[in-house]
Amino acid sequence: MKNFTMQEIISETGLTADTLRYYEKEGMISGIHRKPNGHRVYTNSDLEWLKFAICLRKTGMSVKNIKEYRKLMDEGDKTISIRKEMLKNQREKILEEIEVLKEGINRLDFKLEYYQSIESNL
Amino acid sequence: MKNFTMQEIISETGLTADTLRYYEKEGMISGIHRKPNGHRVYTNSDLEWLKFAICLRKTGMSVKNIKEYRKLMDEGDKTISIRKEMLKNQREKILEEIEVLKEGINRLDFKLEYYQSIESNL
DNA sequence: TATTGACCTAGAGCAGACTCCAACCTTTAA
DNA sequence: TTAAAGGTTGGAGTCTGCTCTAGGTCAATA
Repeated sequence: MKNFTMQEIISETGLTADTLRYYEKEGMISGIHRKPNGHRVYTNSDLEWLKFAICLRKTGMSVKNIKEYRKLMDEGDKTISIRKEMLKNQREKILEEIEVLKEGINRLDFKLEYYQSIESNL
Repeated sequence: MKNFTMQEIISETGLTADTLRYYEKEGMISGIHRKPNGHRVYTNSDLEWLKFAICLRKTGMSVKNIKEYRKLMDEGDKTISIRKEMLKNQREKILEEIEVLKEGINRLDFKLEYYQSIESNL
């Protein structure tokens, strides 16, 4: 199992060192090992989790919620059904958000057509 | 042309009075008339603009940007091409955001299937 | 040996978008 | 005439999610 340095995680994820440490401080990431000199050592599964967490952030889940989900993961299989609920919930929210965005596109298209018609008449 | 009170605008838009005043203070809404007692009076076109502005907010445009767009509107037809650019730009951003969300859905579905397979084996 | 580079910590600061507060003013209804 | 309803203002406070600063450690290189 490969280990990763801060730099490697930064280039793998696109996060900054500050954000990475912030996420850890907030409990969104946990159980990161250290070298004797105190530097963080990320494992493969840390990276996998991070990527998933980033995906959740991008879909609008709050840091607090992701931390909650992570905590449940750490509690083992008995929390699977709760976690499933959380993800289903998030899935619904994303679908709703997509609808809002599509509605936005429609409105913009309408406006853009209107502008088009004005410009053709100048 | 019908006029609207604060209450009516609140129920038409779903915004709070505070948010409405905040938007005005920030310049996202402008030219709102007043009754002799100082109360705001919103016109039909104020309401129309508000609804459009809210739509822009929902698709992620910042208050600052919407204010900028509004300012251009107030400057008349000569700014139409800039406004068109702004809207096209926003349209692109929304499409990108939709892609991110769809990608998120896919990941969630994958995770959910995994949980499903675990639960079937208990 | 001195400096550079990659980290570390605690804690302060910041931007954005509200949200709340205190004090005040009218108009209407009891 | 007093109270309630429906506003007004300026400014402070809150929450989220970073982002930055200052000062320090350690290992490797010039």
